[in-house]
Amino acid sequence: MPKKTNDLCDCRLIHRKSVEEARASALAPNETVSLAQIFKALADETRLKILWALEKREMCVCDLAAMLGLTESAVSHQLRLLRNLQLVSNRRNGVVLYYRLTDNHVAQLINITLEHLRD
Amino acid sequence: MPKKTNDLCDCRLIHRKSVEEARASALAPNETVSLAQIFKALADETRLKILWALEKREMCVCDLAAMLGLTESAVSHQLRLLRNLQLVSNRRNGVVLYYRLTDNHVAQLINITLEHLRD
DNA sequence: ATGTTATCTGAATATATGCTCAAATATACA
DNA sequence: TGTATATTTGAGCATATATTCAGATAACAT
Repeated sequence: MPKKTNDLCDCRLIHRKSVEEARASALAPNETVSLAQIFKALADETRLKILWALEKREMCVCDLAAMLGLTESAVSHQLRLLRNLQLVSNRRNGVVLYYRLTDNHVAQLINITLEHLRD
Repeated sequence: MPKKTNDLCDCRLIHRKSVEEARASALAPNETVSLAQIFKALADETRLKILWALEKREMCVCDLAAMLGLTESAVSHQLRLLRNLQLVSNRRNGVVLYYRLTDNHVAQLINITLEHLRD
């Protein structure tokens, strides 16, 4: 059992092969960043409530604010974040912007996680 | 079109019916909290790398640290978080603790999100 | 143009979080 | 017992982030 090797890093290392295999099959750096960004978007109660609501109907900013008991500014900030990640889209009707989910991936993710929680 | 109603909250309100329906079908508060906790766990690059590695093989703390180029302390802190959410489990062999994924939900979540990113 | 409404934006603040460091446990073995 | 190794833990710091507030845009009506 090697005490310390410096080939891969300066940490202790017990199972060299596992480490090498794990490194070889690791996520690409840009994939890791993108994945984290999407999960971060889902990692906030306000955004989850917004997404869950939009999964069933399109809604405008002030309706979402009313539903959540938050300012429209707060909701708008969150919608911008979700829009930048293309998780939600909108259509304009006069001064009113109607938001909806871009696709059904988000709903899938929430539903799988709800399943997981019921174990 | 009502200018302002105070029945639901003190915000403006354009589509009363949408707001009421959205409230009626909203996630339960404890569900929202739990969902956010799980997604927070996935919303960090280090934890994503750990989970992705453990999806294919069990690994001990110092191997994960070597793989990631982080201290064992940092990895241990993250593993505790994942353990508390029952996303990972471990088995002890002497002084060494081997970590693995508790079930396949996490891998599902990551794979669906990877799919989403390829659009 | 002017005013009104819906939404957006930037700055500021308060809280959450990831890592490091130092020290504490837990197990194995002499 | 005593020592060594693998892991855990708590405190502290630096960064990220959710909301609020004040003010700026955008579309429409008059």
